[in-house]
Amino acid sequence: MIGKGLAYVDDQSAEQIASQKGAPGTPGNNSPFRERTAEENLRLFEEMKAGQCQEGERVLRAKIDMTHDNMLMRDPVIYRVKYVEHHRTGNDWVIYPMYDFAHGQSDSIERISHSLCSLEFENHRPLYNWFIQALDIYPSEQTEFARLNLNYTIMSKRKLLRLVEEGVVDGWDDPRMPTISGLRRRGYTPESIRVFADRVGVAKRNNTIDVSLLEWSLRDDLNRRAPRVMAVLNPIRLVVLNYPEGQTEMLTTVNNPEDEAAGAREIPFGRELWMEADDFRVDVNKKWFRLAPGRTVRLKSAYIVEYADHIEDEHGNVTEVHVNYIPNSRSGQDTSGVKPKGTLHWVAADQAEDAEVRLYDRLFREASPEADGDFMDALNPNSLEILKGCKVEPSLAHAQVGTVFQFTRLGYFTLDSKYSTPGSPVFNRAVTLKDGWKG
RNA sequence: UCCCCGAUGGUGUAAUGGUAACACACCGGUUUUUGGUGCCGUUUUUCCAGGUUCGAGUCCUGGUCGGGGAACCA
Repeated sequence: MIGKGLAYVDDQSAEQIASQKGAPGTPGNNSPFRERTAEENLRLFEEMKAGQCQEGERVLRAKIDMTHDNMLMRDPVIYRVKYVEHHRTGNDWVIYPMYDFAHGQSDSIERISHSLCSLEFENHRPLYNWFIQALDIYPSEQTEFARLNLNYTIMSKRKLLRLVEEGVVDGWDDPRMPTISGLRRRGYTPESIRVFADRVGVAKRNNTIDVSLLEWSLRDDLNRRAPRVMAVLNPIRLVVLNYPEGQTEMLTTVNNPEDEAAGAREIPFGRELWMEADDFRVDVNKKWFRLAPGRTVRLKSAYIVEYADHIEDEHGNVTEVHVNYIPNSRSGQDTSGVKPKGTLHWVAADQAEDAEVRLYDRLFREASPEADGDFMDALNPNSLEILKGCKVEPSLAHAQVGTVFQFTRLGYFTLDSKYSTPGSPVFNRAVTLKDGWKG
């Protein structure tokens, strides 16, 4: 390009070059070094390359048009000197190309026919083409499309970096991050992400996709594939008064009602169980299907139980619920004729495994965190809730990283690849189940 | 001020110039031993003004609104 008179070395400072640039609507002025001969330019460029120039002392510029309507075409910088160590060439090479100069060439070298990028590079396309023509190389073609934006989060790598650097999140793979590693740790399957991408489509206008579409994609995939298990996140005691003390029995339950091939497994039942604190309330209305004084519910895959009594601590918190079970109401062999409205999940107290469970919520309170002011101000302070002392069914002792379970009535959960250790499992909630209850 | 791009329900995405549709969301009903799933249904859409045409979301002109555009950043 220097030989063709399409590039020249400029000795001016960055400030001087900027002041000659003009403005949108106002043409720029030529550099006083613009008309150097090819020989001189070549010699000076060799000096830059040989490390004989200070940083900022000289740059190589494309000779295009300082009055061009597109600011990017006003003699953009091609190479500048930087004395930084490169991870491959070490300190041997001290001139670094600008993005616009390198972009088309890297595409061209790889014989990329269609180079796709995001909308903000539309203004760069004329320059991309100009370089390819000036260098007379394989003509890759740049086409711009809209970036996929999601509400209640941010997608910019530079902004995400701030969350990592300022310790707001656990790292790039924090399960709240909209990164591949984050989604993976969260429990998102590759299939669900592909379906999501298909549903979103591609276009050239700015968009903001509703996160609920992402969540739906995961639920849709996992509903068909995830084994169901029982886990109690906020356990309180559930005592079956009329069940013989010391007795236990094994009950059969299907692994996935959506997939017969998934088979069945056995779960232990006994007199002392754990139930979800949220599933009992003292004062209720007719919309309440769960346990309460006077109410009857089905214990999932087990028996129908009727309320008998409950115990509260000094703060009025319910710590224990007592019920009586209906012996001939056993799941699959129910001859009781009783039709309770609600079904509760539970875990046998003496055989439950302890686990930590991490509940994730959206990272930001605002649908558009960048809308007004600093996105850091829009952070959701409750995006992570850590629950300890959760009770999970015995089969979960053998859970593997990578498999996603449905905790019955709660949502989809997977073992955390970072904090989980043998003997003290940590589960991440990938997504909740859709909750139709409007209590 | 100038240049580039865009505009279809709440959110996205479709529709050789020929009946505007699909998904998510929302709301309602139904089924259900997960208030999950499934099934059925309601509501809601072509930015504006002209023009071309038998006929315009689509083509033309003008406007409005939105996004992008000054780095020795990518």
